[in-house]
Amino acid sequence: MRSNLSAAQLATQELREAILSGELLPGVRLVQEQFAEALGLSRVPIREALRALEAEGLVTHVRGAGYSVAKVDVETLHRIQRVRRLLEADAVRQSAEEGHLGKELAQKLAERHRALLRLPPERASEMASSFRGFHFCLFESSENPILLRILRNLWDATDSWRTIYYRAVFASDAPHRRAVFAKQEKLIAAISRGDAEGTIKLLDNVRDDGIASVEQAVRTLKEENQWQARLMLQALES
Amino acid sequence: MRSNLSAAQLATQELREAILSGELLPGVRLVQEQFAEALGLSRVPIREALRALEAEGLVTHVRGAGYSVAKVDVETLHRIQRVRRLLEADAVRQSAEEGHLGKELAQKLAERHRALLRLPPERASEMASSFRGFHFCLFESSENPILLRILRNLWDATDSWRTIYYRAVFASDAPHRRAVFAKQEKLIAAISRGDAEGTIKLLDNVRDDGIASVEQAVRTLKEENQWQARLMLQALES
DNA sequence: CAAGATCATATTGGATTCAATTATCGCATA
DNA sequence: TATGCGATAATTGAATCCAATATGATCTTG
Repeated sequence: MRSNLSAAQLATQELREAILSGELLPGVRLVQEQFAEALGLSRVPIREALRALEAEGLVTHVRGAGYSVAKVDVETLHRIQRVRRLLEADAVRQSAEEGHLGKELAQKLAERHRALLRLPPERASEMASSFRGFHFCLFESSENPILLRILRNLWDATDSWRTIYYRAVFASDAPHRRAVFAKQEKLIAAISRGDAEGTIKLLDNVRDDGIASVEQAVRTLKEENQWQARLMLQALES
Repeated sequence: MRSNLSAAQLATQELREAILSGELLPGVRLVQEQFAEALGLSRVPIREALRALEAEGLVTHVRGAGYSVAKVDVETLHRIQRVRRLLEADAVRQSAEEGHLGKELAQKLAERHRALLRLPPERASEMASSFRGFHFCLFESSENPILLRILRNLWDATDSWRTIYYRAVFASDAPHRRAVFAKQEKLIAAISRGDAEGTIKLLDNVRDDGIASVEQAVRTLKEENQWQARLMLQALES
């Protein structure tokens, strides 16, 4: 009956998931007792989980005042993009070195791509995690755990933004959606013919689009001034 | 009177320091009660610290069996070097972009370099941390916290190796020492004249030397078959 | 009516406690 | 002598408990 996960590990998973999915937005205070009760645990494993997430940079902690979801300002967002550009390019190159950049990988990606197409656009959080899965399928083919750990960390740090972008832009803008999908198909084609440098160029392109879209999403939300806008702003200013 | 650090933070610091300095070698089991007693704390903050270090990759954990210092095999070492090559180069480029690559920085580094020269070679652990300080003085001038966090993490993961190298090679091999110092002086010169690409080349060179030296240190220890050798081997095989 | 002090409550950080699991040591056996 | 088994002790994981601190509501006062 005892699950094979420790209580602390379970708490870590659940908390991470809640943050990445945008359920817990940046700045939100994390009351230990709440999660303890929700998961049927004591506060001790919850605190261990929070410490782990703090070390990952997903959560911030102040003495006495407790934990809250880490905020990511625009400058940090750009810095993360810059590091991603370097490391994701290298992931592709390593994948090529290992001989994994080719038809087989392209097929796996195409499958994921089709799953993405089938997904109704309004399911933003699933869309975000599916899109992420697509990219990591590629990165994993580098077979470099060090690289992967860092990339996961970087993606984690901005996942709530990504979810918000899916909610605000992707779900409502059909032409935009088509453009994104078209680029993904080009990406798959480049991978299929084993063209590492072409793949990298396209990846950079998709990434730049991504950050532009996020910024556009922020502007849109600011104008609309809805509940999301207020929360986003709260997340933005320091 | 209460220190302004939480017990858990203190425990994290102390544990990290002990691991980085090579006091706790890879593979060593970390008994919670020991550290609790040594630091005058209960086991709870110790476990929080261990979770944090686990998230950083400095420590591994198995259900029921507890924590031990993470082992780093040679393959991982090479992967870390590869990522470092990319990120440290970018740190230099960003530093140049910010206009920090010049005489002023070179002077700060020269100061640290002189401190290194003054340090008696047999104090391996101080030597290692001083050498590290030298490099991070350069990296910090990039003013990119994201990059710095990753680099610190990568250096942390291999710091115990570095300390062992200082013990086994650096302390006893005077010509080697002179060669290393000479390269550092060339590095400072390149920084002084604001030559980013030259700095990067030299950095790569120093880094490649470093890993070669570590591997040589391992071979030396293997031959000598001393207590250190046994512990190193224990650390090496997965 | 707004700004600030005051007190009650909620929440945190950490110690203690306890059940469950794992490691260790001695012993028997091949 | 090496190998497997079993009892005991050590250690872990987690719940409970307690003191210190922060938060937030209320009341005062300019």
